Amino acid sequence: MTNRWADSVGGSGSDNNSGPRTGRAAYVPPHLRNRPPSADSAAQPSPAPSPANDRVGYGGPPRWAGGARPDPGRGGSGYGGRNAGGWNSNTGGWERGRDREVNPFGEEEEDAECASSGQETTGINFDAYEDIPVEASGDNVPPPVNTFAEIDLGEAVNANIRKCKYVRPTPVQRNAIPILLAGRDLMACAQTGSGKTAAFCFPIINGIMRDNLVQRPRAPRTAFPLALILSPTRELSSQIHDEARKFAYQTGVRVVVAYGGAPISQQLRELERGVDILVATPGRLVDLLERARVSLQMIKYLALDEADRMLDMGFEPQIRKIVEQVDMPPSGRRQTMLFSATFPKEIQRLASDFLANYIFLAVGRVGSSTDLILQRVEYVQDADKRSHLMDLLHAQKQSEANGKQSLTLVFVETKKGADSLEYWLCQNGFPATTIHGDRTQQERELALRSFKSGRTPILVATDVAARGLDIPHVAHVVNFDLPNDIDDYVHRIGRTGRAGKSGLATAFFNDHNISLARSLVELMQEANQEVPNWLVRYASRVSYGGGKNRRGGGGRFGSRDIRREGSFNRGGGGGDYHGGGNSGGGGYGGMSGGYGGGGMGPGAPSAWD
DNA sequence: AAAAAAC
Repeated sequence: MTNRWADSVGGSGSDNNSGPRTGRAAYVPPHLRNRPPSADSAAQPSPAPSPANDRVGYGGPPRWAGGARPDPGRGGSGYGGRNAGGWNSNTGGWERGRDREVNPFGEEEEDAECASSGQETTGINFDAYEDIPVEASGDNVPPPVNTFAEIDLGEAVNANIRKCKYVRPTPVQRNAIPILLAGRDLMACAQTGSGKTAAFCFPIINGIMRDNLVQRPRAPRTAFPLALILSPTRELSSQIHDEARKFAYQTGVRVVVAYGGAPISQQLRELERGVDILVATPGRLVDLLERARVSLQMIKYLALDEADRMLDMGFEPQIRKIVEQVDMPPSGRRQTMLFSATFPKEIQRLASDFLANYIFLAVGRVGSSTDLILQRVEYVQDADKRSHLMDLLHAQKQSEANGKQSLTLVFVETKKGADSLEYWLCQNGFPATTIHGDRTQQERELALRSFKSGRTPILVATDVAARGLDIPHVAHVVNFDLPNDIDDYVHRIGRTGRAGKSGLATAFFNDHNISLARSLVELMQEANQEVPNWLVRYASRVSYGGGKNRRGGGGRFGSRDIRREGSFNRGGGGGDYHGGGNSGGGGYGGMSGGYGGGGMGPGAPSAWD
């Protein structure tokens, strides 16, 4: 799954080259790759690509408004012999006349990715976008755009947008892209499935194309990415990589992924071949930094996906190391963007260390989770959970006339619990698989594929699968064991009801979950869900506090900007962080919506209050 | 207390 690049170049991959230098392409060190054309190469004609250099699927070199990325690095005399082969063609990037860029829209992936994103995109009710509540705060917030045409991302990226079947930007894209193109730091609160990945990838790709002559240091075995995208799980990094490759196709911007559990040698080879955007999980990146195989000194763009998770107790030290203790340029000299569906106050405080004069953006959910996810809570003792789950699955099966079981994602607390529930389900005639951190990466990826394809329509998962994973067609999320943190609940149920489709979320609640009762009730009420009376009684019984994650004030979005609260007022007039005159644009101020944008009762307080 | 993330 992560081998595509190498697959295309490994020994035999270049056999069709007829020049004297066949087989594996020579390594071009980063400092050479982005050098302006030397006199040598400038003097050479700029021929059309030779057949060996043709790229899949496209006729001509990509162009964009700012001019195509030149292909300077190969001009030096050291690489003679194939000069007629199009080294100077304007294809730029790593193709540089030696590799064919694997088409990320390839047929074999049509099912898994292309078709699904197409469906999802067209399945979205775009009219509902007008009702999506959006709030932005900070100095001089750039106004949102309404179309991709308004933001010229260049011809190559525009072609990719069309191939992805994106017709109009989603709300988070409409708001975040102008902010990021303006070079501003951003803390963005938006559900996954709302087009978050594209919202930070497009500006990064655009920026790298604009800076195409940036000179990188000399260090043959060290890669100098210009952008770093961090995410908390391997699968999410892989997913971001897959998407980013589509957005960057034929732009000359090279995207590489690095995460644990997979052989590092392959990742090292990819890095050696050059990297503009590195997508990584923290552990593997730290390893690469310690080996000095990656340097962050050229980083201009830093994106943290699921940023609140990245900054929680488990991850924070690693993230601090990466961002503050190695060689990354300090905030202010790089552009930093944080994305998540939830941003607890403490995390916002931590995150502000990484940001400079940032804009806080909160975007409600497409179509609203309120309408799309039906949330149910049932009282089930631990001992009864299995049989209760069985009842649910049986009922579901019966209601599906076509005989094809729809996808059900079952969250449990522990890895052991995941294994034993999977075993039990299989024993009882329900094809299930499981994903958790004790499985090998191969097993994890297989499980995910098997689930997505419907071969095992039940996936038992730990929180490894709670965030960010885009699995189309999940009809039902079962919280077999509830999480202790309401934000985790939000992320988990967000695996269903995505992009305009409806979904069901069932939770098994018992006395072990009392600490969650209060915030769960509040969340469900905000989302206009029917809350069982017994649960309300549990909630009221809980001693003051109801857990650390009360949703005070941030309900309809994942959060609200802590800078707007008295306790963290950085002084200045109240207008300092408000969009001010810019907020007249379409999206701002639409205060409809419960959690994520559903119908709020009349007189519901604004999130500014 | 558990999960995730390097070898």
